[in-house]
Amino acid sequence: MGMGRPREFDAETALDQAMEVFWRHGYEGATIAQLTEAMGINPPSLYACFGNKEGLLKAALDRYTKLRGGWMDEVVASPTAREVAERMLMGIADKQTDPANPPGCLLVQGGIACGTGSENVPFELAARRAQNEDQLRDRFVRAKTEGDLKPTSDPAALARYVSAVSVGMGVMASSGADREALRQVASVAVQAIEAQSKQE
Amino acid sequence: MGMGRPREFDAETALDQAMEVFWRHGYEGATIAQLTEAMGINPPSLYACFGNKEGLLKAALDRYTKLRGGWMDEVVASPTAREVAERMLMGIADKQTDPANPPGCLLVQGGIACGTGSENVPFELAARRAQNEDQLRDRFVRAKTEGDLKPTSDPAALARYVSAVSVGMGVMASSGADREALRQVASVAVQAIEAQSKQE
DNA sequence: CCACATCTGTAGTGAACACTACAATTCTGG
DNA sequence: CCAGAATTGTAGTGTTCACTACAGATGTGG
Repeated sequence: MGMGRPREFDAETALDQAMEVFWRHGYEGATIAQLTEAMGINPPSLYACFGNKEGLLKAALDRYTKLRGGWMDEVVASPTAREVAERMLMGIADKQTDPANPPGCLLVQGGIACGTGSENVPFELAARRAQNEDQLRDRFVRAKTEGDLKPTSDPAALARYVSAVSVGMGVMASSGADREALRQVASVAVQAIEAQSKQE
Repeated sequence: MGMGRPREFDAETALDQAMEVFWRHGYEGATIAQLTEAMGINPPSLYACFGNKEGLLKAALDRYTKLRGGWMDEVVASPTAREVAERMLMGIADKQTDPANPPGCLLVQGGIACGTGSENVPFELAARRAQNEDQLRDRFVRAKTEGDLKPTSDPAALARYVSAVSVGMGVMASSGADREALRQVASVAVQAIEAQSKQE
């Protein structure tokens, strides 16, 4: 019994194209026609490979977080909480205005509010953002035990704060803010973390 | 020559209902059927009064900013830049988790990314957010001339920062963050403004 | 009370949407 | 070389969408 006709497209390459469409138009704003055209395939290939539109989004999100995972690991490897925040926010300012990608962040652009029938898309995106926040929180917990952050600091609150600034910067990037403007925001934002750091 | 049959619904009351639907589902996620049902009218009445779906959104945005305008005036009337930031962000934490409204902010929930044909909806929302940012910037410019902010401070950057935090908090609220979580974010965020303030 | 202007509800319109039936094609295993 | 399995392109499917034609209803000005 044979194994069937082999797929003629590369799934990861196709996902990169789909990712960009979702990034630019959001989940609801992206149509199957746009997606298939960008991916260079026909609808039946899309559905055979990813199940449905939401399955395609999840696969694109997996790829997105995988591509950014290494960078996040670098960020939290910085020696102090202040440097973690600075590398994170400055890096985001650069990434979200990188002309190689649509502006902003897929985890925000993908869809904050959705219509009936797609209610779990915003949940899915929020869950992925929460993963980054958890990673930051764990790092700040460590910074507190190392005496890098004040004993009165709340690592979870600080992580939530950095996450909120990141999201806000993403929205600004998508509405036209340039790199310098975002860097200024990042620069100000870091000062709140600095205020929570012990002075040497 | 007569003046025609009078309208049987109140436009502002109907707008309040439409506002809530857009707030909860976003521009693209909100359907005419949902809107007309919430407004208690039929489609022809909607189109006669507001032109089309986008016209209805703009009218709802006008009403939204009008309702919040008074509050923003109060905020910028605070005596110092630090208090402006604190009242603004703490107020937003409360408003965005007010059970009387959908969570988050209409200017964000309305639509960050949209599909082909609705490209100017995100622009429209961004323009309204920019108005708030301008109001904050003007206030921080004054704070700088009054010696309330350091001479090295950049009022535009500070206003952009506060605006970014507000947006980020809105996204968090819409994905389930509770009031206390947002207040903690606001509390941390204010410390960056405090770092830009002259100490007495 | 009549001509006219505007609103209201019913019932649709064409277009765009996510998704799929189907037959032809291309591979593997024996 | 053949049977079976999986993919591919074409050409749709039914549904939902924003929007509207139309006829009846309800008001005003003369």
